[in-house]
Amino acid sequence: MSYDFNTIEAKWQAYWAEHQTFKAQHNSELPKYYVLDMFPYPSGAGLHVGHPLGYIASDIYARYKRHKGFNVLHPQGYDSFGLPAEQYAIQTGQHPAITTQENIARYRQQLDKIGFSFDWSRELRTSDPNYYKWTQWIFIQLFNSWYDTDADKARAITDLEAVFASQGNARVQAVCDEDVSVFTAAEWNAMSSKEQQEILLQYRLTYLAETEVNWCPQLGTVLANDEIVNGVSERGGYPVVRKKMTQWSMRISAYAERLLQGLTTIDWTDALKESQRNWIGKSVGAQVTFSVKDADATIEVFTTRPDTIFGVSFMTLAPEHELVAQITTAAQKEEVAAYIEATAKRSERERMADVKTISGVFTGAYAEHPFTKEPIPIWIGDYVLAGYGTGAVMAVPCGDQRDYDFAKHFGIAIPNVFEGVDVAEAAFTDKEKTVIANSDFLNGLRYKKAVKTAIYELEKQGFGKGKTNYRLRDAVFSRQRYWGEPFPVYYVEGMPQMIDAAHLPIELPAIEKYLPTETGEPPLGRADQWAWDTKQHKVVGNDQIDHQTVFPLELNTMPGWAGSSFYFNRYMDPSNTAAAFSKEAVNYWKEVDLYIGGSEHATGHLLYARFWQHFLYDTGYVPVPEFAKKLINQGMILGTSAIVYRVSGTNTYVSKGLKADYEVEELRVDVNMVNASDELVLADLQQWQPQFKDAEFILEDGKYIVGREVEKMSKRWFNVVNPDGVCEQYGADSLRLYEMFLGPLEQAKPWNTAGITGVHNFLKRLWKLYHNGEAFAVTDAAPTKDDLKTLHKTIKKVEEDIENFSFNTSVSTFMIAVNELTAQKCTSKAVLEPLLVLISPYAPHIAEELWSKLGYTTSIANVDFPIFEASHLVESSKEYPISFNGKTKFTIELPLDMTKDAIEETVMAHEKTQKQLAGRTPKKVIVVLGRIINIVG
RNA sequence: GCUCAAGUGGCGGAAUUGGUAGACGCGCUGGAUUCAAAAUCCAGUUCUUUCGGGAGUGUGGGUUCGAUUCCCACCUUGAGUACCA
Repeated sequence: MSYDFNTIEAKWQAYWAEHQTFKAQHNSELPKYYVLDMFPYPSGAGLHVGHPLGYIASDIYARYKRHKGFNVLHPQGYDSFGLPAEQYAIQTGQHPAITTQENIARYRQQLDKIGFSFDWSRELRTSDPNYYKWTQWIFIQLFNSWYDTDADKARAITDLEAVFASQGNARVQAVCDEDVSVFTAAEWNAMSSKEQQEILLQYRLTYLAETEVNWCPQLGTVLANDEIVNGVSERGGYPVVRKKMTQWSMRISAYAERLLQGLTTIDWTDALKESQRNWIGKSVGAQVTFSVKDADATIEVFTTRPDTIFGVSFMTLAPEHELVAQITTAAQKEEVAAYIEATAKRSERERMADVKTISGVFTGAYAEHPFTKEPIPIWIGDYVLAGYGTGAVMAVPCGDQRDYDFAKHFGIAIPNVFEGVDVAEAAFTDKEKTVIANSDFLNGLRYKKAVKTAIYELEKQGFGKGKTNYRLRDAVFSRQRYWGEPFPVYYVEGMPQMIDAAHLPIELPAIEKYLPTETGEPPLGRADQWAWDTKQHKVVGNDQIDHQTVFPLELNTMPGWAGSSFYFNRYMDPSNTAAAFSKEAVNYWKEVDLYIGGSEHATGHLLYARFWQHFLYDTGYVPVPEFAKKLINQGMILGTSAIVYRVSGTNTYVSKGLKADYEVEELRVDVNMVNASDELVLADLQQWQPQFKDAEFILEDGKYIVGREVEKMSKRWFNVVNPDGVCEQYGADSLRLYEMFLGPLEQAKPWNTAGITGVHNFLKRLWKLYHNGEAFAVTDAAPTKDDLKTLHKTIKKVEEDIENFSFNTSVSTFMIAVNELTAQKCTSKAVLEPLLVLISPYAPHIAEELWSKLGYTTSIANVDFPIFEASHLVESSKEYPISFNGKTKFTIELPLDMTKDAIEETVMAHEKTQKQLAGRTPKKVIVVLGRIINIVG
């Protein structure tokens, strides 16, 4: 009976579905383990072989943990709101829900063929109203919260209102808008409701504010910072401009410090933690106030080097700084205006590309040094960014290279405040070696002490204070899109009101066209039924809006990351209709133990999800502040494109080895027409595209050899390999093994279908090991010593490999084991049965089939992992290589239980050793852990 | 520029509390089987060699009896970030 993988795989996939083999138990005595993949966005193109890589790895781990006696939660779902379905809707008029539904069906079909152990009973979709009901609910919780800096956590907004009513806001320590005005309890109580709402909005964790946003005219929406790459949109590559709009924002900046600190408690890769740290961008220093001479104005600057404050010789403002117009003197007005105009014209991209050109202009105004009272010229320059810190810097040319270059360029003085350092050529930036000089009370102090002293003096004299700055900006949460979560928000007198959670979900209304309205409103502006009736608590027609009981609803929708920021918690209790998830469920499952996904989400999804989790932790809805204990980024699988060479101006194609003799153009052709030795099957090529039908070919050794190029898998390079085809031809088990065998999980690596024959042959040999011709041939014969040795070293290695996520090396281990057992003619059940359990996480279908042939009627999935017994590996003696001066000469066989001295004595007395030494006395004999012996003569 | 990761045969890659480098697979070469092919099986495959050996894990140093592994400097590649005061 041959290895009929298609039949076997279909059979067991049906079995697992029918018996719900992988359904996670709610009430279990077993310890829990939660393995999660980043859920996919179901695109129209379907899966290629790169997509399942992470899923296969997590599946192996999930199946392994099940063998190890854990109650495993391994769910899957779809991040199904998003731009592509909407773009498709704009083009075709088809409702995105239909497109999404079709894409999901295709994804599911493809996923099912690979034999994953997902608990599909917990499937969720972010675009399902039963799911986004809870996305809306969390939004309301955020709206009803503020961040108390004293308690260092989020608190209910009602607490804040109570404080305002009894003592005003002067003593409230909160993360809020910068320009909140101070008021007393009496003033608060005298305010109108609308005035109070306006103030509260400045404290809420999600708030409405006029912000400068990244507007993409082509996509008709705003984008978050992480959705922009090199100044153009990540999706589509369209230009992005700055624009002021009223938008919902998330006060993620409140959590900057906790998001930074939390990184130390989780087992994520250093690279990923590093990019989150960069993104949060903490810098510690001081805020210093400079007063402007002859003007009623002060300039706030942020500096990380308050120790160098006596080295200030000028100040620089960003061209966009609000004081520029006010302080510029009449004489300089024209020049300044020209400069501002010139910088505004330069796109973000140009400014980024051109970092070397020094430009700036003097305003004519002077500030006063807080300590020396000397005048300091105020310049503007585009190297100062309006968006960071205060948009102004105190320039210390001796201690900062950019300030130094600026000063040199414009002939500004460079006073030196460092002891024993020459600043004639460049700034001195080494903090460790800093000793301050020429600085009054800071003289002779080292960096750390000087910073402290400077801040102390600034605070004492009222010119500044110690301050920590973060680069992390609040996240814009509105999108001018249709296919996203609607906000549970309606407006009364222009102020946002939350719909009571009891009436959620607020479902997307039907609209005719998925484009912005003629007046530039978002697509929801086209809906006829988009008003909220506060009496009936339901969505009603816009014609009923009376601003008494019926009000207009929010027209924006939520961004793509909303639904993915808490889905891992929802999987714990996916069908709960009374809550996002029950206390009981989150207290049992707690957090994701292993999360696998791409590193491209480092500063997007993975940061926002941590933010929401910290917030939910503050409010007591979840028991842990970090949602994923361990995270692994799987590397991308790249395509190996095939290239043919067309002789210029002809329809003749020359084989790779001969192309040097011709002038050629490179053309990519479908990789599926090329065999393992890079030979192109010409008959297939002529079928593929009409232009090749009567093409001529210049062959080498009768073959057409293609060129190869490793690049991203993409339709346009014709290098996409589809998993369905691989499953059909070689089977899902071969696909799974091969994806793991390609190389380390976290590395990017090229796909080459040719190599799959190696693992496929292994599966055939595995099948043969359990059969003798047609008959199943496992016996009750006692295992030999060698068989047991093979089994136990395999158990040890595979267990170590899985624990270390080195799935590639255990495939090799299986191959060695099967080769050895075949050579040893092993038929013993005592060895072949546990071997199946080892292999089953990797190749579950063949393992189940052989398992059932052993006579078992239940799935192998719940069988215990075999126990490693070291005694099977112990030998009585070992061959030791003997080296002289580091060069191995011969080996000696010695018993294992010899002491170090006995080994030395035996080796020295050995005939060959004597010959080598030839009467000389060795300087040293080295015995290391009874392993290697070296004799230095 | 800064931060991080990595450089091993024709290719993907093994091997690190320092101990016989190149496991395993692909490809290639030869053989068996076959009318033939596919499939399968067996043997070989780092380079070099005058067949004794010699060289060899990006380059140059260092520590060590011994270094792919540890340390220093440099080169290259990839990823992230980018005038962050």
